[in-house]
Amino acid sequence: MDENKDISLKRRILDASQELIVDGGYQNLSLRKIARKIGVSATSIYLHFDNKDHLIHTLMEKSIDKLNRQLMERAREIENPVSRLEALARTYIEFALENPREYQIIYLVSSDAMTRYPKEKFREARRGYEVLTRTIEEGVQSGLMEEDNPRLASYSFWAQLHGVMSVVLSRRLDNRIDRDEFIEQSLEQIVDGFHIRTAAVR
Amino acid sequence: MDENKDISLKRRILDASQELIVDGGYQNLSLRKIARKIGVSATSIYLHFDNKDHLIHTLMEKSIDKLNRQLMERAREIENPVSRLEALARTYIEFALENPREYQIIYLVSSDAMTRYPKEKFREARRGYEVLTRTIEEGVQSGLMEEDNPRLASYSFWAQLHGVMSVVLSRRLDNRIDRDEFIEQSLEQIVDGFHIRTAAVR
Amino acid sequence: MDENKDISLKRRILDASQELIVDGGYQNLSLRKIARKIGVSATSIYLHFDNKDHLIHTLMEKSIDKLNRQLMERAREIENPVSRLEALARTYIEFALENPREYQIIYLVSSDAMTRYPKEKFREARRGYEVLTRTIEEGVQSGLMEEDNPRLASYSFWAQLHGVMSVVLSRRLDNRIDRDEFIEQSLEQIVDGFHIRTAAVR
Amino acid sequence: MDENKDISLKRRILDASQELIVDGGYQNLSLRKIARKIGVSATSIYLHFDNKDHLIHTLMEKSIDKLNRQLMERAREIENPVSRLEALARTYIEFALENPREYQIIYLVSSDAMTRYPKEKFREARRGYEVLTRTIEEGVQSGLMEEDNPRLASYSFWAQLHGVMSVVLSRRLDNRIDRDEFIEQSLEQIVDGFHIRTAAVR
DNA sequence: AATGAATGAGCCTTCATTCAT
DNA sequence: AATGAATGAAGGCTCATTCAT
Repeated sequence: MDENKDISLKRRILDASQELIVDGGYQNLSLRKIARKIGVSATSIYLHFDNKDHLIHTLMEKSIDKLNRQLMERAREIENPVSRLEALARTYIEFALENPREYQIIYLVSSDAMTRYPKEKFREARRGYEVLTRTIEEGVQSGLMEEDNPRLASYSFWAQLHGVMSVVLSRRLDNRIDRDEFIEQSLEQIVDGFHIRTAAVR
Repeated sequence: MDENKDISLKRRILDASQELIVDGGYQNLSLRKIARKIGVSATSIYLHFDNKDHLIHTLMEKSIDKLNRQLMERAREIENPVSRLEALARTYIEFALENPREYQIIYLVSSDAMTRYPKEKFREARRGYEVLTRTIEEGVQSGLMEEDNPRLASYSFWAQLHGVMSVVLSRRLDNRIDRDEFIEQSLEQIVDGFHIRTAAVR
Repeated sequence: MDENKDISLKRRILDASQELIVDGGYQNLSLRKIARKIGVSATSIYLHFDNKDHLIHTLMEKSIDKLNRQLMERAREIENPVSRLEALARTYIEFALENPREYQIIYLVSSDAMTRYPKEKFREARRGYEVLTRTIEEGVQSGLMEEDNPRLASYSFWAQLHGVMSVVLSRRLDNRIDRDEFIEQSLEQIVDGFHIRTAAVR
Repeated sequence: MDENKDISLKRRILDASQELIVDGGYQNLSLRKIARKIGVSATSIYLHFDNKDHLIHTLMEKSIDKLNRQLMERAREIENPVSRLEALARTYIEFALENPREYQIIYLVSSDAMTRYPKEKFREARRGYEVLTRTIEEGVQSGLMEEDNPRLASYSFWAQLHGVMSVVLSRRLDNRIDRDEFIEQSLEQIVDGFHIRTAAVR
């Protein structure tokens, strides 16, 4: 308790929110629950956030930034576009597995919370896609990939990966299927779709 | 007569619920709104459903059945496993585009509404995967596909498709990207990942 | 208590609201206080009123109707316009003294509660003025009064009376002044202003 | 310097309060809004006012003083009691038209804010009536008016004027009636009631 | 002199549910 | 089969005020 007090209230609010969202669903999040969880009055939340939307958007923004940062760091390390593409995919997967809460919050974007997500933050959120798009563009330039529309390709790549990870994280995966094997095989298949299959059959 | 009236009310409740979800999203659904919409007392809903969960589960079941039925019908028409796989994917996509909210309801499965989704209905929901799994199995048997684990493969296939459609439906797609082109190219890529690329590069 | 239960909840809500408004001011009225006062849950109010505005508007409407009814009844009884004018003024004053709560609620109209007062009810509310206007018109026609603009005159008459009664009811009257004398003298003065002073000095 | 800054804050608080009342009405006034408006912490208000009531009472006092000052200044300029009476009425009307919200604040006196209005300030507030009473007394002495009870008469005069202006300011006036004409005619009628109508019909 | 942190009380409203009829 | 009455819980939010600094 005393230990918790040391951490800034803002951080504690965000942490509690994350926990509550992930195991109660976004629509079950309430300011009162957050307050109760961290032993603080509900009004105190308003000392750090304008309103519920602001809180949620902050949550989303932080998670998105964290993911994007990891992606950009990883991208910088690898020269070859094909390897870089795979590395990005692996980074994405690792992020989802290691930060399932943050990952799920990012995709809150699809709910009505996103309707009110500020445009300028939205643009910021797209920086992850840009790293990917640039990678594919370089792949095309160097003749290692063949894509007419790199931006479209990067969105498609991302979407497929997301589909895979969302099945994993939502525990909708048939329990006769091994999680890691599922991820690995899906990953290979998706990445493979993006580079020129130089010789005959893979 | 009386019997018809009864059936009719249940149906009207379900229809109204769906419309309400279409208009306002799942989280805006309330028993009172449903009742108001069909001009009936809120209490009347309890004559046909134990509680809100029961109603939502019924809704989910209906949507899942509808999708599964379309998939199974389509599957029956096509002999060749590779063509059938693609046809299933297209059916899935069409369903999502034509019934966006029912599609969304199906994936409520992952949210908190699903925690309480009865196990036996859950099994029923998997019938769609079975059609797919069988198709892949046949593809492997006939030498047109190469998959060690058809069940895993079918989940992966599904997951990728879902990722794509969820991006489309949640309107998270960059508006510089053409929706139909995005779908088409993603579809091809996903399907391609599942059959043996007989000659060199496609 | 049991006795109270016999009276319809709707009526009890209205009564309680009236009491609360009059001795707590309009801005202090809260649904919760009303509910507490009559020993009922706050939610129950919504069984009879759409919302707080609706409740207040109903209150206003009822009071206005009551006053208007008394005015119209009284008007019907008296032929001579000058006598009728005075009778209307007296009726107005009596109403204010006998129903101070209703009277004060009528003039809530001036606050922001009125901004949202439905137009059609507003028109209805003016019927009291019409009785007065017609009386003045008849007075002019019969040569007993002299007014260029009967409608304007009736509003002015009303306004002056209201000023007098509002001082009385709000207890702003200097306590060295006798209430009844104050009312009587003001009344005479106001009424006198409206008929032709036939001979020299009154 | 420091002293000035201090005075200035108090003044800024009062000014902001008045502006806020002008824009949103008295019931929308909140300490937080005041603080926000002048870029100061809400707590700072407590350095200059004991609490919200104290602030509002100060506001009322200021407005009342302002009105009274205008009345007294005007009164001093005019010798003839009848002319002075009319001039006072016109001053009152002008004040109401030019400072509608301050005017309204004065009549807050009747609301619940007044219950707690300190007695000694209340007495001060009556100075406006005194000017009026003295005028009527002089009118009676000089044979220009005929009133048994000048104090009562001055309250009645005031009340009638207030009734007229309150109709005007609350926008309850029928829109087929010209505001200025309404005021002018009412004014004449009220003033006329207070002086001896020397020759036959006016 | 001025502030930031914090709170308890209160606001209107919506909701799922129960119960007697 | 269907309803109206009623409720407790909860929601987001605003507010005046206190307190330590």
